[in-house]
Amino acid sequence: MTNTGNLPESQRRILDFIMHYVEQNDVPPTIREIQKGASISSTSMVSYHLKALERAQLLSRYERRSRGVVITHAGRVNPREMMNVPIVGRIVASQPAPTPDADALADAENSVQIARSMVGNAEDLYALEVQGNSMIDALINEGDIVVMSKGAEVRNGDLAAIFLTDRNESTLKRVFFEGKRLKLKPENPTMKPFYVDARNAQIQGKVLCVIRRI
Amino acid sequence: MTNTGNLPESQRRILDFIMHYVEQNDVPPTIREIQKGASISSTSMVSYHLKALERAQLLSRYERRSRGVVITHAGRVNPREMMNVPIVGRIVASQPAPTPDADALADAENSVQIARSMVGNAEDLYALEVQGNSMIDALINEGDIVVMSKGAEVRNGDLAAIFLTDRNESTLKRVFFEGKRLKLKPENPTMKPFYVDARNAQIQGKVLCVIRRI
DNA sequence: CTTGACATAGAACTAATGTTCGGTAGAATC
DNA sequence: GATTCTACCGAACATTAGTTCTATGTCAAG
Repeated sequence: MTNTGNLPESQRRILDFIMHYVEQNDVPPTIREIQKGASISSTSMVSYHLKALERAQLLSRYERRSRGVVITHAGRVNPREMMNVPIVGRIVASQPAPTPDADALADAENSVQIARSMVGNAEDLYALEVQGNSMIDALINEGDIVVMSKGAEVRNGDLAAIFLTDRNESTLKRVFFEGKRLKLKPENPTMKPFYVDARNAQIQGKVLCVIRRI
Repeated sequence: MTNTGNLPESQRRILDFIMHYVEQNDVPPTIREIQKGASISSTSMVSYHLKALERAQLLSRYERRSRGVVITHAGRVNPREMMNVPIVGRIVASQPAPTPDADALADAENSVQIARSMVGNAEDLYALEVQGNSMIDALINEGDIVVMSKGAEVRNGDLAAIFLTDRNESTLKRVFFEGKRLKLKPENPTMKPFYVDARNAQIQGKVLCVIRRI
């Protein structure tokens, strides 16, 4: 934890000013705006203090860039850490789970925003909305959002979307590879696992996260 | 919904470039950066297109300000739109659900990051981790994160955390007020609702969102 | 064909912006 | 007392950056 308590008063003012400024204007301030806003006597002093703040890792600067100061704080979530995950379709028991088209765009209406901290570093994410209540044994209800990774390898014990070709239905289960058969374990601990022939199961994606908006 | 489909190709490129730029740099680009990044022939053309985009309300500009272009829409995640929600405890069937201390801080280890778009404008959020599998009928499993609002009024049909004083257990159910009794409806559609005396039920918070990290 | 609205280039202009540098004052160190 | 270090000031400087202006090209309507 970086110590912010023993900062010189002026640096504290600068930090405060920048935060408020960004909040109001969506853009960091210029040196001279900081000068006025934080009552610093000269631009060189601002520069001076900014260097100090940068050393203290309380902000980072893009050299020679106008408005090139970015608060790096620690409590706030970095915008880079957010991502839009497109909801590319619905997962229905009687159909294979959709996978994203190449050009599936994360437009506003059809996406969920989640923090990267919730899903690791995966890049190839997409989300499905669950239709019908056929996923009850995965503790998933109609309307829930399932965040999936397209490319991620599914390992023993991972929750995955599986299409069972013989039954013509898709389901979300924990998967265990047992030779020529798969053990599929419902997420619901009151239910028993069951087994399918590996040839009859298409794994369609690894589930990273389930979100239920109320 | 503003129509973005019939934009000239170059304006679309500009918009895309700005969005990506902001995502990477935390700061909007300059005119000349846009020129290069979106392959526009001259700065005046950028200016020209920006005016058009502003007319179309796809962005807004601060005149004569360096990097004074801000994407206005409706789609992108604004850093302001993110929040840390502290996980203040565990919800266990046999105990009342914890509510946040005044000084419960959203430190990194014990919080979930969610987008405001997922939970509305509520400010008084906290999260609980579910312990044990006593919430199965709410389709909630051990380890799931329940995001709750402390102050939000619970209305008919809302999902809420309820402590049943006579049974000495807490539960998550949809609540319906029916005079002196409450109807509690499990989230699981295969289960029947049941009724409790209103005097034996303490409503402890409104559930906004359930998250299952896999 | 002409006209006029729209799109484009390129350059010039002014203002803003980040940086640097010489110099001062006070406190701490030797 | 000399030296050194930090905090500070003011001005100058070199770019950067937003704007504007003129000239040119395109294309459909009159």
